[in-house]
Amino acid sequence: MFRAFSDRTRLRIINMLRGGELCVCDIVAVLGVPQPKASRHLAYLRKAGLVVARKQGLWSYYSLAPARTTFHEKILDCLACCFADVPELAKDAKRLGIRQGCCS
Amino acid sequence: MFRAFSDRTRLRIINMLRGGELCVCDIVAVLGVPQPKASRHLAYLRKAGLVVARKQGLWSYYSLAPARTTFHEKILDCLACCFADVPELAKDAKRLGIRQGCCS
DNA sequence: CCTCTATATTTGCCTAAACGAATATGAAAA
DNA sequence: TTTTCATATTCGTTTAGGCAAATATAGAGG
Repeated sequence: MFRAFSDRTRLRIINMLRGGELCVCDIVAVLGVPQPKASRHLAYLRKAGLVVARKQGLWSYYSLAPARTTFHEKILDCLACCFADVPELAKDAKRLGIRQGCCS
Repeated sequence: MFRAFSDRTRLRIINMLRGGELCVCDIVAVLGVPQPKASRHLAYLRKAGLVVARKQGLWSYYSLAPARTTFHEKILDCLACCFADVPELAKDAKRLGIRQGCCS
């Protein structure tokens, strides 16, 4: 689990998903990274049980997996608390707000 | 910080230090690992600001660094909560209890 | 000064995992 | 059925970081 958090891109993804479900194209656009890179990290988070995917036709939507342990729940709180102080993440949130609703 | 938590040996060290200051020889003995290995991980934790060292003559004593951010504090809580469910860590604590006081 | 003892660092090797680039998959549309 | 589009996977390379073994350092005591 800590290894899953040991990557900047993955932390950015988790932060974005705190606002609710997102489609991959939004994630790619907001992160500004190549699509395969986002896809790889999403797969990593999926295998770690931190996010869940839902396919609908051509699109894939990701959201945070519901916490299954006390630890999982507590650490998501920790992240929320620490994310508040990271400017890069605030910029992501802003970019996300502007794009909101492209794949819905 | 998450990278610092991404290693079993380092988590074991952090768990042991939750009970208070320890000298390296105790840590080496309880972990059952070669001394250089423990030393390397202690150096890693030191650079990450998670533990502090105090030298007294021939011995080095390590303890958890006081939390300097809300995040740091919260994540130590998370760890405490999650450590409770790991048998390996309970065994460490037991071994530590038996040895208690060798370098004091 | 020399040595012993506790701890730290270096070296060389190996694995995990990141990356970009290219390619595959699979559903919808033409 | 062929094409297109969104997403996923593979490949080859590079880097971070783990380990054991060997060696260095620094303080205490003879």
